[in-house]
Amino acid sequence: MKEELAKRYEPADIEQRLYATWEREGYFTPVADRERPRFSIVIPPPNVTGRLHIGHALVNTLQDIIVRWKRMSGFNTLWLPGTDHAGIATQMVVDRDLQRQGISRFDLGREKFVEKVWEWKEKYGGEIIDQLKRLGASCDWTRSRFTLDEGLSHAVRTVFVSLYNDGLIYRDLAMVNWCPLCRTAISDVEVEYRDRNDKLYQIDYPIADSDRHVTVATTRPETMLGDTALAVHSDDERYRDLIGKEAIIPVANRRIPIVADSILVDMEFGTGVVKVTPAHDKNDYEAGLRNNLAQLQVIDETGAMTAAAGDEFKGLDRFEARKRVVEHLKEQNALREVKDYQHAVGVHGKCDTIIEPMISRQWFVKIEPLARPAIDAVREGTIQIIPQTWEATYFNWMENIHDWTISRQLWWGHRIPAFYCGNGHMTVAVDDPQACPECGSTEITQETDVLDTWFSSGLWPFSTMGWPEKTPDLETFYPTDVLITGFDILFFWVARMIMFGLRFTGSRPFAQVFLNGLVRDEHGQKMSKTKGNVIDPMDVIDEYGADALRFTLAIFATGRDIPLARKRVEGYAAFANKIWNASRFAMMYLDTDLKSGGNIQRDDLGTVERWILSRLNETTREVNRYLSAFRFDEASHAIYKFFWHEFCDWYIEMVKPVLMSKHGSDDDRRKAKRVILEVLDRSLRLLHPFMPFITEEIWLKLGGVEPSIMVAPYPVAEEVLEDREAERMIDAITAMITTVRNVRVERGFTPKDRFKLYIDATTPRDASLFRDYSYLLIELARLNEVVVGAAIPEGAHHDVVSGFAIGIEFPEKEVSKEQLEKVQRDIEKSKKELAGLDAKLVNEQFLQNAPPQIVEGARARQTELRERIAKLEKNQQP
RNA sequence: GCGGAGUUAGCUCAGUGGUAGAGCUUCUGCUUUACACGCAGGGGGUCGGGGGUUCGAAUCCCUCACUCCGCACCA
Repeated sequence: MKEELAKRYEPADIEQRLYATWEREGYFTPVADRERPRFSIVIPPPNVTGRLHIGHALVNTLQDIIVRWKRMSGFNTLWLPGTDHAGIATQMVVDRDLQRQGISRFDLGREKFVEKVWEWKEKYGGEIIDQLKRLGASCDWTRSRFTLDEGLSHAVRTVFVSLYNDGLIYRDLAMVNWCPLCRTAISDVEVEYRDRNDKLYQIDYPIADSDRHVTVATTRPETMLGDTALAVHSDDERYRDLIGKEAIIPVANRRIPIVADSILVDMEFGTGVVKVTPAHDKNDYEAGLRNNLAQLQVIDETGAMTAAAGDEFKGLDRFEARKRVVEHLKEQNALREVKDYQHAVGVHGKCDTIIEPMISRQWFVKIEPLARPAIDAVREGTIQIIPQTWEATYFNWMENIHDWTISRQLWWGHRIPAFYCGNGHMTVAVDDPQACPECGSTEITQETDVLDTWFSSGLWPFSTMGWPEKTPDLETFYPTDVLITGFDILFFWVARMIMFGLRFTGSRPFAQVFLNGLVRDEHGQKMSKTKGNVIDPMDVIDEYGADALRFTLAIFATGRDIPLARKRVEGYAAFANKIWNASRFAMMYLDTDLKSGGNIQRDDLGTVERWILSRLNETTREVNRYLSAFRFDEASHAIYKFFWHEFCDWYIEMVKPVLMSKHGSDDDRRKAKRVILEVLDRSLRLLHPFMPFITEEIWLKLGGVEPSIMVAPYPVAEEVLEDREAERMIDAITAMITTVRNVRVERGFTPKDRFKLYIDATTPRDASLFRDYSYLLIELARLNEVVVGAAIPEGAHHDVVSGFAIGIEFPEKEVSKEQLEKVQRDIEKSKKELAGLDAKLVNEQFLQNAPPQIVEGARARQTELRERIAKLEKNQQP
């Protein structure tokens, strides 16, 4: 037992060593035991080529806390990890790398490029896993999955084919969000709207065969090259006569019809005339279909103008073309006005490129039939979203959901299992067909589009466990219990897992969803590279240790925003050091370990010992309760407060006289040591899910039965440890000590000056207890004598503490002006409170309506205040 | 425009009907042999404004102001 600890806690020395041991011993892997209740959770798979950022650190810390807590609580626990192939993001990364080498992916061709991406994945894919290990994540790495693994790919194909056969996947020509940089379609949720300061151009369109003109407004003049109509409202008197006539597009010099469309046009807005570009605007597209308008594509998939835009513009980038068009408009005197205009512009969330609405042939999921059961599951409580306030957002989105564009014109991802033969037949099948089932042709090519990454991650909770095969893992660990993830992917990921899970496994993919907030900087600003306020979790771990980072994240994990600053982590690194030093102190005295320490006979213990065990017990109850409710902040705070402010600040100080043989018998000493060992053991186990490394390092030295704290049982509250009476007495003693310390400073005495304390105990029992523990008062309040029961001398400082009248006798009688003022403030404050209580207690309504314990409490407080005021007033007498 | 969240100590935030809290910051004192990443003590808030319900409101209701976040966007 007598093992020396270093004076300061040095996380770097121990963390990686302990993690390696845990992994080697297989503690992260659940056992094949169907008897024990099981608990399972799947990781939100990070991008395979990504690096761990602070958001990952948060979400994985929270998962690890729950997982370690459940594992220690006796559940057969699985935390299944893995990575996501992250279609666009990964392709972009590799593409950029190739470009740096002067190679274009188009030079390589699809097959070679995909090989390169796999090489990249092999080379860097393990990095984020290693970083999760640095954080302490107790994932079962033997079950690690990747969304492009064979098994998961099979699940993807199975789901695709099933949805297709059920008519829920279709291929159609439609207007989609197109990213000209990534050259792929993206879904609605991948479009982000950014407020921009742009220009609104007012352009005159001449009416054909007349000298009239109408004015239309647009933010995108380049699209006028693709206009195929002007539209007005059918009820609009101003333009009614123009319906059916033609207008001439300036610059393009082309005739277009003027149509009536009362859906597209709002009479009240602007001039009441709208230019219609069916090939490059969603609303215009719809209007075009209604009015049988031509679709003229003037912008291609790279964002450049097409031949249809005219020879002068062909090949120009769309924004260059805009400038050129505006110049021409000016020359032709067709530009009536240019206004500053603020509006929201859709960009691709991944690359910030402005989205070009484009008509193209894509694959879609008909979503409504999938959404309905997913709405019901949350409404009926089958799936619980925590914090509950997110449910409204979930419903709002799910009830207004649009069909999901799932095809992507990328090379990296699950290729859509649709096959075309030379005769134009299409086959959708799980296994690659050797010949066309319809015509027997063996000239078969597979669809070149791949699936949206979220299509495969939507299957994650069951595809990772072997679905559609009925594997033992699926039977044991599915459905999972909890999903912990950021609220920012509620629609992208959570909603889709719910929809797919319900449809394909017949059960909810998880019972509860905990949505954590977003980590921001200390002023609530979003972290971004441009702002330079990014905190790299690896730097933080290097500097303060993983435990400090984890504890900081946990204690701030409530709410939408989590303000994080290095300074805060520093504060909890100090907590780790505190734990270290308290343990170091304890170990200087401990002479038995947990194995040979024997049981504690609670009835033999003194009040101080019963008090600390009672406090620990209450803390244990709170931590378990808070963890059940995902209140990571309250749970971590409860342990922090107990360990530092009750165990270290008070209990250790109180047992020092006993440990150092200044007070008490050998038997008292033995009991105190046993209780210290007990408190350390339980506190460390309680804290382990939050701070796995330091707790393991110390706990191993306490000599428990289990080979690791990871597999030791999690403490649960035991009623027998609760002791209200001990708490009442120790509260009184600590309050008296605080009062003496307080008055000492106010009167200008030094810690070396010693006084005499008088206590007026009301019952013989209390009196005897104060006598027993007078050594505590003497040591901690630095007194020379405690007198219980005798009259308090007139010249002493009078006060009432925890219901006991006390007097402090100082070596000199002089009272400073400051002290008198302080006493006066005290009296006034008490009088004010008393006045309030007096008024309350004569109020019939209060006496009748308030609960009895409140009334009683008020009476007791009233009595105490009266007494206290009387005593304090004595201090003012000369 | 629709939906949601928020406004509590200098800062960041807990606190869903019964005497206003934490951490950090700040100030004062302390080489008390576990820890200066420490110990002890102090200061600091009309709980965004107004109204209502109630014996009693930071807490429930209404209203106004401001902030933030989704979703949908009118050229």
